Amino acid sequence: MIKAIRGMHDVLPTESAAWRYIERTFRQLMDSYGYGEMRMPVVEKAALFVRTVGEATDIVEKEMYNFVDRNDERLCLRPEGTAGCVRAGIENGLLQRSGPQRVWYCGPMFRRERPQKGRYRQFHQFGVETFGMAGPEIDAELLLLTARLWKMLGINGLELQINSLGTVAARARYRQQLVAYFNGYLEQLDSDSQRRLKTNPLRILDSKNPSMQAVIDGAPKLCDCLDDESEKDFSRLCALLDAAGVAYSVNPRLVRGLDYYEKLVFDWVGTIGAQSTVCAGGRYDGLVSQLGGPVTPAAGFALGIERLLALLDEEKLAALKPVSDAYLVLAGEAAREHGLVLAESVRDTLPELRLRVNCGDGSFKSQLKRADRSGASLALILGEDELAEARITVKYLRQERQQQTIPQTALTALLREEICNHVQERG
RNA sequence: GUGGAUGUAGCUCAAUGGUAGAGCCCCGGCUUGUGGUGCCGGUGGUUGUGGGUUCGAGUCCCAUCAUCCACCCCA
Repeated sequence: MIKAIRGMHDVLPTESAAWRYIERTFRQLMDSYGYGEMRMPVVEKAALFVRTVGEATDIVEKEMYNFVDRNDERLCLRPEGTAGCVRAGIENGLLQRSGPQRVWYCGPMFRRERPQKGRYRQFHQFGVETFGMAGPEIDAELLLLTARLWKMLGINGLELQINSLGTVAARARYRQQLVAYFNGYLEQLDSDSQRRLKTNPLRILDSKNPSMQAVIDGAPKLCDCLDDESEKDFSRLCALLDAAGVAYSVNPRLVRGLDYYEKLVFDWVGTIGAQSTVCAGGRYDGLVSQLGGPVTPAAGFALGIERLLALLDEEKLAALKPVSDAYLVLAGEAAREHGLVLAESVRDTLPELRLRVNCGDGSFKSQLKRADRSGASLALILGEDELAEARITVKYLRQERQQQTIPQTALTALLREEICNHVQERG
């Protein structure tokens, strides 16, 4: 039997209800802040990510799904959304003299990692990118809207960590200091960190190895090397967050795996298996020009939808299971035929009604059982008796109430009264 | 990519190296046309896959695939 590719998963009808709920919430949130939706291709030129994410990063070095197209172009499945979003913005003229842009997107990303909880080879991100706004106000807006998102979804217990990496120049200076420092303690570094010293020395700072903590604690601090502008923006951002009542902690060791970040970076952390980051982002003022666009300040973040789902309250998820409103029970061949026709006319007038028709075999008893399990509040019964008189029986499955047999012509009015008038918004 | 645990019915799990089982789900009956609780019966398995050891393997060995965990990495 052919099975799904490792690390790639099917979303079943019971689970997709939660996905729809989350996606609906994203749309609501983004609408309320005035962000527009972008939809980018899943396949891009590999060079796009090599140049932006960074040649020496794990994502590019060993996790990308690369392939050569029939015309010998080197393509890949996108490992993240920001680079493609910037490429699309430049290519479509969104970043040429058109003022600030606020956009979002949602879709699958691909990284060939070893799967575990909260980490899959095809995973899904909700991403937000802003262009043309330099100040810390837009950074604060991004953090405020994520905080609002947690509130909308009923997620508690995420912690906001922020840090400033400084400008590219400041970070390069710091990197030199750091390499010099760690080179003096080479024998105390574990093998991972010795490797990182050459590839991404800032990463050594968030090593989980307890035996390295002493060396790390003695390392020069990034915040001591910050340029004036980064420092000023960072403290301004802190003041904005304070004013808005968003709690955060400054984590001087918070760094990024993607090369394009500078100045502000942030993480919303929780616990999903061994993974902690749910949502992460920052500022990437150099990326647009690096990809051939005009010099454009930019900031954004991405959020892992699978990780977000893992944080959703079980009770809340259970309440999202798809249910029908009414289930049409059909006894006898004539009723089966007439039932389909009747259901169509009901849907003509009540499109928001969720009506499931029993199709195929099933005893009367088992049809009622299916009606019950469908979650329907009403069973509509059409048998030989009803058919002969052009009537239909309505049985209340969720209330102590006598069933009634009414003319079929009165059915839509009854359904509108009993169900449609009480239906709130639903996904 | 490294180390470890696990893999039996649709689901959750049993089964000293000796005839593969239970609960839930599904179908039918008790009730000629009345669900949710009860009772009875039934369908459903190349024991992840491929080799090997053995008279005999779900069980032991090897490989492989997948899931989970810790690294690594990251959303």
